[in-house]
Amino acid sequence: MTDARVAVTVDLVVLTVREHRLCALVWWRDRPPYAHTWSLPGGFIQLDEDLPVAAERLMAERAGLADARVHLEQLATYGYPDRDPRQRVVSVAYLGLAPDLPASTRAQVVWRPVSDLSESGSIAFDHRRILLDGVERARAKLEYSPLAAAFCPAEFTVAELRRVYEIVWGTPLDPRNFHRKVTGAEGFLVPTGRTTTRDGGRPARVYRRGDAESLHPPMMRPGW
Amino acid sequence: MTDARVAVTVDLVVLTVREHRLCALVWWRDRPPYAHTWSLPGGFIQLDEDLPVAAERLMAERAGLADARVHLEQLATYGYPDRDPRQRVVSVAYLGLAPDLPASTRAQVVWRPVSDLSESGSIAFDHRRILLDGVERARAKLEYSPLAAAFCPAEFTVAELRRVYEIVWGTPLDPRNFHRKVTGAEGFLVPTGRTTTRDGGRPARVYRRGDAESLHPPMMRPGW
DNA sequence: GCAAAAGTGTTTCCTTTACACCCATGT
DNA sequence: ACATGGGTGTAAAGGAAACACTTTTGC
Repeated sequence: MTDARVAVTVDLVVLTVREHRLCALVWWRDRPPYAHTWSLPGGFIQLDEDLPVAAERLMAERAGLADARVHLEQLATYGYPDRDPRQRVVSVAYLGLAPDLPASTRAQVVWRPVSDLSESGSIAFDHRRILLDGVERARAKLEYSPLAAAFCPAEFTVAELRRVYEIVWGTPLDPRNFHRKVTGAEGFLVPTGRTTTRDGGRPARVYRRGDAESLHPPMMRPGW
Repeated sequence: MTDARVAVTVDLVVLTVREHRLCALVWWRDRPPYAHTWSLPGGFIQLDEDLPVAAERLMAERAGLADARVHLEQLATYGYPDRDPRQRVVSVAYLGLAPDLPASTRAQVVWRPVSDLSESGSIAFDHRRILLDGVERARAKLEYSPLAAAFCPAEFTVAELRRVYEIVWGTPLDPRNFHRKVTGAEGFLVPTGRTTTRDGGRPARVYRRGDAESLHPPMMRPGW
């Protein structure tokens, strides 16, 4: 039995909501392979490094987001033989959900709307597939988890949270029913006692994320 | 940047329902490391082999299940540095759901109840964690997918399908409400027109799996 | 006939949906 | 005053839970 050895990378699908669009963090490639295309930020794992640790290190080094407030979870692993023209590479993809932070100090790493990337833009390797799998995972998780709050700053209003759902799902939600649903779910939102008028109109209560791990019954995605 | 190369394996969590218990396929280790313990069947990927292809090959070679009727899907990837004492190994786990087939010609590979394995039995590497992740994935998927039928033979009755749910979830379901739910779901079950009395009582209609990919609204797991 | 399992009908409860309406602020 | 968005009330529709009851076989 010959233990074939391959290079293992971690690639990051980092999503945020900014300017009313779902955006992903992408890396501009200025040299081959796939020069002059976008790729997902990522890199090789180190020999003494666990996979989640590598994901966090690359989140800091390559994505410029050293922030603990980014939710990170394993997405899937991609390893068909010729996905990298140089050598056999098995890539473990991680999904990151972040609030709208300034991307990075480097100009090479920028937020780009997912709709631009998924339709036309030229994407390196199989990274379009990975990106779409990450987006689909994020969409599904909003249904039954409190993860939408990962797209918001630490404190937010119900309407801001609703806008996250509307943008990620690409569909409008009834503000009144949404409000009742999220404020009624045990442990989902913690009121701070303060209010804000930053969205105009009547002052909105400001909440922090609660400690609930899931949402039962789930939020319904219209038309599913 | 040194591209650290590591060994990549595929490990299989193969589940079935037999003798009224949820069982997993395990491999008896007769030599180190972890001699005289159970491990998940698995093996190294080949250099020219995609991950799902490796999973199917190992399903045939190591698990003795070359059957296309086994549902296979990627589960997760495990790679902390010292999970194998010999060398750095990154393992991509696949989840397989199979009907109650004769396990293998080799005595080394046997079905064992998950309850025995998860509580006491000595398990090699981090395979108990991987097994439990697979079981949890299977439990979750029964809620919103037609995958329970993967545990049944090609043709089955509503009561046989219900027993799968009851055993995997470990909770009784109301036969009448279950019947209404699965027969009412579009594309979930296809009647064969035949009946059977193999379970006693009034003859039960025999069904095949339909082509629906999901179940909306999902089956409710009692007490969740 | 009787036991056993399949399958149907019905009632109650809970959640979602849709929308009328009121509330509290900035201008 | 009025526009704007926050938040509550309520009635209708739909599905789940609970369970009485009928159907069809084997013995």
